[in-house]
Formats: sequence, C-alpha cells, structure tokens
Amino acid sequence: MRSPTNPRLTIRQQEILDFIAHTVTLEGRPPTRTEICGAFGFRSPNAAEGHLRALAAKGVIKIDEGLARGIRLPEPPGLPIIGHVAAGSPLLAVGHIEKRLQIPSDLFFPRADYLLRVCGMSMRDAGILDGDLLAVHRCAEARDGQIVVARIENEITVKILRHSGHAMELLPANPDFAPTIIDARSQSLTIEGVMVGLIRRD
Amino acid sequence: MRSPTNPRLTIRQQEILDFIAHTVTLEGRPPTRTEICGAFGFRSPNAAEGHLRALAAKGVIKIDEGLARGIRLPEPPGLPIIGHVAAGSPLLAVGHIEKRLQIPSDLFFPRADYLLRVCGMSMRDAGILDGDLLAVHRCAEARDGQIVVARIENEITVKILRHSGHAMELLPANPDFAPTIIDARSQSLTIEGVMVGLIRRD
DNA sequence: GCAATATTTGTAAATATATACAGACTGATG
DNA sequence: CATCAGTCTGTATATATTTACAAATATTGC
Repeated sequence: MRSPTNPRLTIRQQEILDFIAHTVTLEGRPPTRTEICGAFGFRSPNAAEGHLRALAAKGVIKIDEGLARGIRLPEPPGLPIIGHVAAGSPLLAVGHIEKRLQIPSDLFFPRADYLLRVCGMSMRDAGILDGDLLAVHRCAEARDGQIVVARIENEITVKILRHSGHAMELLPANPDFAPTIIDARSQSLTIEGVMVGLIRRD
Repeated sequence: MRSPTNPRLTIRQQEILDFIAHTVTLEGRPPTRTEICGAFGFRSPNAAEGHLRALAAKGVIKIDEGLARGIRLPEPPGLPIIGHVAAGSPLLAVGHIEKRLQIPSDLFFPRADYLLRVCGMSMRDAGILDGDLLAVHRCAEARDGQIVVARIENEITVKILRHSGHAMELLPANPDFAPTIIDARSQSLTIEGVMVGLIRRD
C-alpha cells in the first residue's frame, strides 16, 4: 500500500496502521479487532490483537484497555509556528518553533510547511500585518510578483519578489519602506519559500 | 453550552450533539450511551438512547445499528464558510454555506462560529482584502473599535463599530469609502458578530 | 543454528455496549 | 382536556468487543 513512514514498522504493521487511520477518517471511529480481521482476511481476532500490541509497543498507537474501539492515533502533528528567527540560524531550527497548530492539510495550496510570525508593517498594503501568521510553502524558486520568504545575508524577510536582469528586487508593500536590490554576484540571496496563505488571530 | 445552531433541535439535544462532536474530536471516537450518561448525570442508558433516536430522526446524526460507538456525524465538524448572503435572509441559512473547513476549535478566541467570505476592499487598511475569510464569533453586543459583522436594513456589511450618543457609526478602513451613520430610532441595525480572526488562501 | 520476533489460527471467557419493555413527569398544542 | 413530544428512571437481555490461553509456521538477527 505505502512504503513504511516509520522505519521501525514492518510492512504488515504499516498496513494495519494505514487501515486504522483510513477507518478513522472515513467512518469517524477506530475499527474493532474483528473489523481488522475482515479487512485483511484473518480468521482469528488475535491476529489483529497481536499487531495492535506491536503497534502500541512501538508507540504509534495507544490502546485504551477495556474499551470498545479503544484505539487512539497520536496527535496529528500540525504546522509549526516559527517565531523570532535569530540571525544566521536555520529557519526551521527547533528553538524557533513556538508551538504547533493543527491545520487540515488541504487548507492551503500548495501545501503549507510552516507558519511564520510576521514582524513589522513592511507588507501592510498586501494585507499582511504585524503579528500575522504567514503560511509558507518551502521552495527555492519563485516567480515574479510572488510574496516570498527570503534570506539575505542571514536575515529573514518577507517581500514581493521581482527579477531584473542579474539583479533581484525585494519590494515591500508599504511606501514607508525602501526596496532591497540584490546583486546575486556579491550578496547571497536564498528563497526559503513562497506565501500560500495567512492566518490572523485577534 | 451554546445556543442551538439548528433551530429544529432542543437545548438538551444540542448539548448532546455538542458532546458527541466534542468526544469525536478529543478522543477520536464517538461516545457510548453510558459515556453520555456519565457526562450528563443520567442514571439510565435509555436517557441517552432516547436523545440519540431524536437526533437521528432529525437527521443530524446517523446510527449504525448493532455497532459499538455506531454514531456518525454527517456534517464533518468544522466551520461553515458563508458566501454571498442574499438580502433579507438569515446569515446562517443552509443555502449560504459554501463548504466547511476543519479548523481546530482553539485556533481563535473567542471561538469562531463561522467564516464569512469578504467582498470588496472597504476594510483594506485593516488588512482585510477581497476574498478573505473572516472568522466571526456570533454575538449581539460589541465594543467601540471592534470589527463587526452588521446587518443594516437587510444588508450584511463588515465595518469598525463606533458608538456616538444614540447614533452608531460603521467606519470603513479605507479612505475611498464613506462611513455609515445609523440612527437607531429610524433604521434597524443588528450586530451579527465580531471578528476574531482571518484566513487568507492564495 | 538458535533465539527472538513476526504472523497467524483456534477456543473461550469476561465485559462493554446497544437496545427492548415498562413507566413517570413536564410542558406545549390543538 | 386530551394528546403528543421531550425528558428521565429502572430492569433486563442479546450481542459486540476485548482479551486471555495455547500453539504452529515463518522470517530475521547474531
């Protein structure tokens, strides 16, 4: 069905785990041992029981003993919120993760990889205000006019991208701020990702 | 707990429905009759059974007979997106629900009850652009300076609220638009809710 | 090769769960 | 007033579900 996400799981165990997740999203409840047997053609509920024990021992599910359908899947991971980024450190360093928000994967397209907390008003006229959470899709390439997360000389900034010859411009969306013009031959510019959405919480 | 979203449900039935949805999102499985009894203090599983029958008869849940925890919520939990609102009809009429977004309940505070798709640029300087989804908490009261969803003479509008004497002002956040001044004695103004957040999808 | 783990069968309980039957009380409705 | 829907108690039972015990056949690691 799918190659093991978790290298500690066997093929069969991964299949069982996939079936549980599938059942939860499709039916709104975890399967019983008997239902697992039905799905895989087992003749004994202990076939399922054994796999559940193994999955629980490896920490990928939790079993509430004595309860019908007492299988829990671990918390869906959710998107990390990246707060203040120290100069020179990688964007996704663990120290920068404030917390995680459980957002459905299909909320943004392309898929958001993280949420960046915006500082300052340089993108005000694009409707991006101080404190907003910018949904960012990681990628190294971007088209003209896209709002990008860029790293210039180890500083992280959110701007509108524009190419012009062998130079690149990073334009703010606020007349109070000046554009940044980068000569790729003398300064390092890295595109960390493109904006795919925004979340504001009052 | 909450005023009935569905006018066909009694207070008690809404509470039961809320508890079921709460259990599904929190535990990953629907509750049993006994668990419902425990949550509400009932002494007989038939108290729960009766309510489940009523909810099923009204179409808001589905019961898979003979299965443990065989309760289904046809409406996936999530916030309804309200699109174009026809003049004179209630905001949350089913016809206005474009789709639902599965958003964690603790994303906004106070809790968002629905997402309103914003039309036009009258709130541009507040970072609210055309097409944005405004997270709205239903309530009839609002303080000065809050961004509110208001109904004036059967038109829905998003503006900044300001009281002044027995008049009320609805201020746009864009100099190209004119404020609306309401005399409560001659015109009907209803606060439908206050903004608690915003979601933008590119 | 040997031990440990993985995979599956088969049988049998203990208990969790759904659900039937009977009834009491309340408030709304025609 | 009679009736009906809503709300809840109490008892009982059929079935769904978990889970223990016993064991056979692979596969894997050392």
